Order: sequence, then C-alpha cells, then structure tokens
Amino acid sequence: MTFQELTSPSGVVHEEDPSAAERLSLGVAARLSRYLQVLTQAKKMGKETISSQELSDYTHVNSTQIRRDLSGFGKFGKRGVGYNVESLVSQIRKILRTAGQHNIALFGAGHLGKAIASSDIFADHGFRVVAIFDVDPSKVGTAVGSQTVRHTSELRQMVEDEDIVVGVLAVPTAAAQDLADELVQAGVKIIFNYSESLLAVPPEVTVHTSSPAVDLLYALYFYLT
Amino acid sequence: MTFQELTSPSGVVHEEDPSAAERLSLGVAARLSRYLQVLTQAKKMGKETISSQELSDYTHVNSTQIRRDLSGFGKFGKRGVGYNVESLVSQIRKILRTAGQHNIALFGAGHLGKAIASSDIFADHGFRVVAIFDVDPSKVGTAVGSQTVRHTSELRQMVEDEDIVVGVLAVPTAAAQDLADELVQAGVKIIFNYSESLLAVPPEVTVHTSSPAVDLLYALYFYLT
DNA sequence: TAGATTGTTAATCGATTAACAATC
DNA sequence: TAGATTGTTAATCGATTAACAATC
Repeated sequence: MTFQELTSPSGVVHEEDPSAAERLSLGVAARLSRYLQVLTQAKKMGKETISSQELSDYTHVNSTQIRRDLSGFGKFGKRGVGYNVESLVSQIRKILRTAGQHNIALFGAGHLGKAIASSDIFADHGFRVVAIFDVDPSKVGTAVGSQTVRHTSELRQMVEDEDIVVGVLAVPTAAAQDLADELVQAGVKIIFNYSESLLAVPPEVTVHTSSPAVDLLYALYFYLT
Repeated sequence: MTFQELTSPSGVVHEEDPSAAERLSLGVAARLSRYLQVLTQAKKMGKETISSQELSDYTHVNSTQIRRDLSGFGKFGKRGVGYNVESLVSQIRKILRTAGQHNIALFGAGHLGKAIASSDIFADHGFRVVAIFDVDPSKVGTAVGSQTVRHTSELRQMVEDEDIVVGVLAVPTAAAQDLADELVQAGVKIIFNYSESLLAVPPEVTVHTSSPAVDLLYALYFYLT
C-alpha cells in the first residue's frame, strides 16, 4: 500500500499536486515525532508492546487522539494487546520519511558542544554528527567524541563534501548570526539554535531555537495556578 | 483592572471556582511563554518596540493570533507603532504569574550540567540555580559557576532549606529514575529531564523531557516534503 | 495627511473527546 | 469465555485566518 493511498481515505487522488495530499499537518507531524521518541526509548528498555494509554501517559497526548493519529495510516495495533513497539517505530519513521541517515554539523566545542557530541540523543534518531567546528585555535585539532574539531573556515567545503543538512549552533550568542549567515550561504536549510540570539534568515530556512527556560515557565504556570 | 475581570469578557464570574476562570488554556500559556522568550532577547538587543509581524517572524505564530492572544488581557499595543518591548515583557510575566524568582536544583556536573549552570538562559527568566549535585566524589566539592558541587545525599535538606521548586536532570539515563523518585519524595513538583529515560512519576508531578532530536525530525519532515 | 499597525469580527478549519462496537 | 484495547463515529470545542475599521 502506498503512502498516498493511506492518506487519501476518501479515495480522491490529487494528481495535480500529489505532494500536498501527502503532507502531514503540523500538529500530526509534531505528535508522531513525540510518539517516536517514547517508542525509541521503550524499545531500548526491552518493551515489546505498548498501549495507547501508556503512550498517552508519557506524551500527555489523549489516548483517543493517539489511536486516531495512527489509524489514519493503517491498522498497526492489536485489540486487547496494544501496539508492537518495534514495528510502530518503523511505521512512524516511514510516515515521517526519516528512516535514513542525516548528517549534521555541530558548531562550538565548549561544554554544550561536547555534551551534544557525546549524547546518543541524535544518533538514536538517525542523525550523525559528521563535523565539529570552533574558532578557538586551542580547540581546533583536539578530539571530541569520534571527531576532530575543525576551524569554522572549513564550513563551506565540509557541507558540500559531507552532504550536511542540519547545522547545530552551540556557540555564544554574539557568534550565532554570523554562523547562520554562513550556513545559509552554504545551502543548509535547517538550523538548530542553542544560543539566545534571534536569528534572521531567508524564508526557506527553518530555525529552531531551543528554549528550556520557556518550557519551564510554561510548566511553572500550571504548577502555580 | 483585575486578571479575573480581564479573562471574563462575558461578565460571568465563576465564584464557585475562581481559579478555573483565571487559568489560561494550554495553547495560550505556551504561546505567551514563547513571546516572552523573543521579547526578552529583543530587549537585550536594545529594541524598544516590536510589531506583531516581527513577533510572528521569530515565533512562527500567525500575527493575527498574537494580537488576539494579547488583546484578551488589555490594550498593550499602539496602532501604527507596535508594542513596547519592556512593558510587554512585564505584562506577560504578570499574566503567567512568573514575575518572581524561582529556585532550581541541577543534577549532574558533567558537560551538560556545566553548560546549563554557565548559561543565562534560565537566569533571564527568573530561574536561579541554587544547588548542583553529583554522585562522583571527584566532582563533589569542585566549583561550577558560582556554586560548589554537593553530593546527591544532601538533596532532601537542600530542597527544604532553599525552597527548590524545579529539579533539572542532566545525568546519565540509568541514574534518572532514582533521582526523580528522590525529588518526588522531597516534594518537588516539576522535573526537567535532559536524559533519555522515560520517567514514572505520580500524576501531580510534571515531567518535561527535552528532545532536540524530536524537534529535528519534525523540522526535517517539512524540509524533505 | 499618509502610512502603518493594532484590535476585533466573522467564518472556517482542525483538534479534541466520549462513547462503543469490533475483536484480539 | 472474560477482559482489555483498538479503530471509528459523531459531536463539540478551540485555534486559525482573512479582512478591515479604528487610530496612532
């Protein structure tokens, strides 16, 4: 069964624009990503099946909605039992088109950069750190994880040679915009920003700014009220 | 004008449960937190006013919705000009009830812990790291930022003495659940989890699991399609 | 005044949920 | 069979957006 058939329950095929018919809504894509995170970890812990209720407990998404989200793409579950963790992981990866490997470049070899490089949080989801950059001469040439730190001047060449699709900025706020500009010029379309800088980029480039404090504010509001 | 009046445009006052009438919806609280992040940074950069369109560019929230979210609480903007950054920051802080200081405890004095302790991402929003814990004897007693690393066995006492409301876990996956259990026993209601562990906690405790890889998957989906 | 941007309406769209038959 | 959990419907609720008058 093809993806398009699965997402066209009405049987209507939009031949004039098939990509639009296949594209998930923002909400569905975000939720599927969250399910994937929990499932990946559940798999690591040796769990074989999981119910929509358990997924709900971990993601805070209503269990009915989880079943609804999943049933739109096929009958993945078994009544009375739940979902097979391993098979659901590969189904969601297929739906999100992220079954393959994607190469990322990391900027900044400070504490945060080292923490990211040594974590398997990216590796678990098929992201591979293929280059680490810094401008500090005392850091260039040293080893971080399995990589040797390179000078930022090599950015252009590495993006091309290594097919880098994501740039992760773990640098001081003042350095972030210049790096973002260089990444844009090198053709990178996704920037993950751990600095506090507000980045200005062309519309075709996606910036995701990490904001733990914002998440905390949000959690705190519901705690205080 | 009180907050309750502002959130009861119908004029109906729910005297039997005033807290319910005052409570923001999940969506509104999340969006206000994001506006606050951008505004805080804009203020740092010396920006005095900001339009709903500029806020939209940085948050990816529709500008009409931003104006709608804000106008529910008062007329904060000036037509033809925009919003005063500084005054909007304090208005949103008031709405979110997070104008004060909140104390947090950090667990793990590795790369990630050090990165968090030295960042002002929490400090900017009124969160203060008042204690750093680790179990490694070689780390206990050393200085990280302005704090001295303590042994985790002091957790209970410090939570009480320092009025800690949030625990941040920057520890290996295997250590996370035990620490979460201890935090719950000590009465902490908000846990921020940077490990990959799926934490089991009582319903009154909120766990937020950081998931940069999930965010990346999500961004990547829209890049690939 | 002219230009810009807010505040607000009205209409639409998608998310959310309870409920329950189907079935493992 | 008995218990559990999915898949799906139908109804509701809130989010989203375009449009534009008000006004700085």
